[in-house]
Amino acid sequence: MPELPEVETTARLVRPDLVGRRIRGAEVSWERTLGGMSPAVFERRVRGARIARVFRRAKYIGMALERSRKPCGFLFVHLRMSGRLVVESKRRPLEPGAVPYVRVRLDLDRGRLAFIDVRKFGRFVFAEREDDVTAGLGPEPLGETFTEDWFRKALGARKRALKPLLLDQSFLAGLGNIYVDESLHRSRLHPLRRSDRLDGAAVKRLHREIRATLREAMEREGSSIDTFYRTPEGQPGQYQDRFQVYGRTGKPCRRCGRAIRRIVVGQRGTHFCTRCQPTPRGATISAP
DNA sequence: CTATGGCCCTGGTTGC
DNA sequence: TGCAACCAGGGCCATA
Repeated sequence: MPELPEVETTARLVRPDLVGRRIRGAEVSWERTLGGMSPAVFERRVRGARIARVFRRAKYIGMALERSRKPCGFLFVHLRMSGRLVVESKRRPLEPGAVPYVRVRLDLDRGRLAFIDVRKFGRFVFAEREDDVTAGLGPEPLGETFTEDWFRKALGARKRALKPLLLDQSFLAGLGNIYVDESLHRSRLHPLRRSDRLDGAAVKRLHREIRATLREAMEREGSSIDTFYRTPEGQPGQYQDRFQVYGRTGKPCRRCGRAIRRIVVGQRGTHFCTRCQPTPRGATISAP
């Protein structure tokens, strides 16, 4: 499912085709994708605007818009479960199988931007100000403000299990189910360990492994499971072959050989090694 | 503050 | 073989 590495890959690959383009119009075939704005208002806001910049923040792909060189708002795309962003052109038409799932399409002065989303959870929203969307987000795990020092204090200030805390975008922005499980395994920390009960060495490992996991996944253009997630060029990512725990229930831990276990934590499938990530005292494990 | 559970969606998988 | 039930999952919301 698209998390930081997949979203970053998407932003990087669409950027050259989008920066500098003028939006000629918009078609919306699933209204809820706009997050509450009517298609008419949406179109009025974006038509005629120029895409000045394409960036990523957390799991959002952002586009800064301008009119006559003056800022006039932002587009924010959230892929959620099954969203994809593709730039179509005469040379590279959309694959026919994706056509029924196009929810929003922007006509550009060169090509078209299609937002494809089978499960309709994704969002393609217009925002007046960047903050309207990003204000409540925690720091970027690969950014300068995410220091080991900050992390130690932030973890200590909360009393939550690591798994739901790391999934909380207001705490740290960009991780999802896959990379939390992978980072915890690499840090040898159980998903139910409480954030305020980590020693300095554990915090150091977690900080380091979150960043290493995300970097390595980005180098491989993210992870693809089943038919989910393709790059804008239609290619699957390559990091799924490197998973240590995610989706490996019952298979041997690549570090110690013990079978990977799956539990449910906060409604989320959670994968870990019972030997490498020992159960903390007092933790209750619910059935799979 | 933290935890829990429902909701939104659909294609794929499982069960009978 | 056919079909219904079930499941995954990110973010948001209501409730305890």
